[in-house]
Amino acid sequence: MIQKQKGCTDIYGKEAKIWKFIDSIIDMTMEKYNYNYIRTPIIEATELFHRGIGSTTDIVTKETYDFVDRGGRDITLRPEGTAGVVRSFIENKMYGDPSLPVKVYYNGTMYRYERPQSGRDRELTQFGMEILGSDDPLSDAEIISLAVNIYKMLGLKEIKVNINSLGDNESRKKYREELIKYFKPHINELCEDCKERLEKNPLRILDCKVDADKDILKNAPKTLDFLNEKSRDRFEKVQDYLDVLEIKYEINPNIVRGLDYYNHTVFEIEAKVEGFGSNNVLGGGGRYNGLCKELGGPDTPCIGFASGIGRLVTALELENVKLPIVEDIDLFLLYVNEEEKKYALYLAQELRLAGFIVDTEYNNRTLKAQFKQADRLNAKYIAVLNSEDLNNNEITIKNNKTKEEDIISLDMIVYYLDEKLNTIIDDVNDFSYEDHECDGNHSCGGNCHCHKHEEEK
RNA sequence: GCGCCAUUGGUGAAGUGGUUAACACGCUGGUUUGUGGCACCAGUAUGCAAGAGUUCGAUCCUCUUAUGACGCCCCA
Repeated sequence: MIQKQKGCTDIYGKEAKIWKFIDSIIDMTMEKYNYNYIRTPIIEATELFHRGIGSTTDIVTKETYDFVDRGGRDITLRPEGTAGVVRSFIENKMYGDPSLPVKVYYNGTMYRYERPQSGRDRELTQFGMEILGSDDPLSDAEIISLAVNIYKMLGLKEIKVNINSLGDNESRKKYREELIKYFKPHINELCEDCKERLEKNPLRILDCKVDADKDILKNAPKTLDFLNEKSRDRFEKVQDYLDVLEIKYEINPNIVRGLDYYNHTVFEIEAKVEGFGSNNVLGGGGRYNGLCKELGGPDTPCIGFASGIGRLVTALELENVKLPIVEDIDLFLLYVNEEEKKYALYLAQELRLAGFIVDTEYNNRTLKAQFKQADRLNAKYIAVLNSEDLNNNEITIKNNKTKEEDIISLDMIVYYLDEKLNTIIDDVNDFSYEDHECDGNHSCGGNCHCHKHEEEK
């Protein structure tokens, strides 16, 4: 059997509906904020990521899918979205647009060659947005609030926003030096990983799980103490604007982010629900004022955010958020003989084009089995086509929940269903997931209303 | 890249170095000449991730590979 590649996922069935719903919320919200959809290639020149993300970061040195194509070009599957967007911004001379800033969002697959684990796949889907061409703290606040609001629109409640400022490049550099100076005499008190980090990426020591409780970490110099006046004012302004937007946040000096291109505002949004693995960060972002110039474009201040959709789906599940997913169909047509089959085929088409969700039998099952099929597909109404009725220009339609039947004229079927289904929609609002059908394995813990469990009660 | 555990039918899974691999759900057919969901009866894995080895004999032991779960590094 040919299997899917390691760390990749097939998304189908109900889960696919959840993903599509999330996509629709993203599209809708982005539209309100006036961000335009941007679609850039999944393959980019390897150099883009080396120059953009930083050739010393792990994500570039050991986590990319690299290959040489038939023309001898060095290609990399994008590990994140920002570099490609900025490349496109430069290549298409969007910086010349008098209506700067350019506000864009993307939603697509990224690739990282890593060992899969909870909340981490090799192929991941991220959505994200960028504001290119504004240094106003208002854009920082807007990006953070937009991220939060998308989560809220989806129904997530247990989220936490952590923000920090790395300051401008001057502040950031100075801080890095101070941090190394501070930790060096205490190197033996640090864990093995942190000893490595000291030279490579000292900021990440602050985020270490092993050493987290040690005094040496608690007393370490904070990024915020090293901000110059301008950077500090800027950060305060961001907080000021977040307060205006009534976005709750915490200042967490340990948020440093992994990619080299960040400066000033950085932030992460984490899920606070029980049951999440160690990878509970839903999304993160920050300001990257130097990236555009680094990639050969004009010096353009930018800020962005990206979020993993897979983790988002997990968070929604763990929070038990009820999404308005349509899982039932309006009408299922049953038939036995060829004449009835043809009419089912015809009627299904007519009703589908009239706007109803209609399905019928595809495998010539017995009538009994067709009833079961209708139940499996959650048909609200069923109709057993009967040659005799059809010849009389009639059809019997049964409400599959109440079992009430009506014999109606074929000419009236659209009108009939329209009226009936509107009333059903009212019922759906009162529908509780407690009413789900038991899958037979009692995995529901007896909370359902299936026959077996009702008897037990 | 490192570590740890796992991989049995459509599904959830039990199980053993030795004839026919439990049980449940599901599915198919029948009891019921075209109106089911209940009940009863029958059927439903030539195979226990793949390959190699040990053995008289392996799904069960060993090794390799693949994949999955979780953790580390790192990160969304």
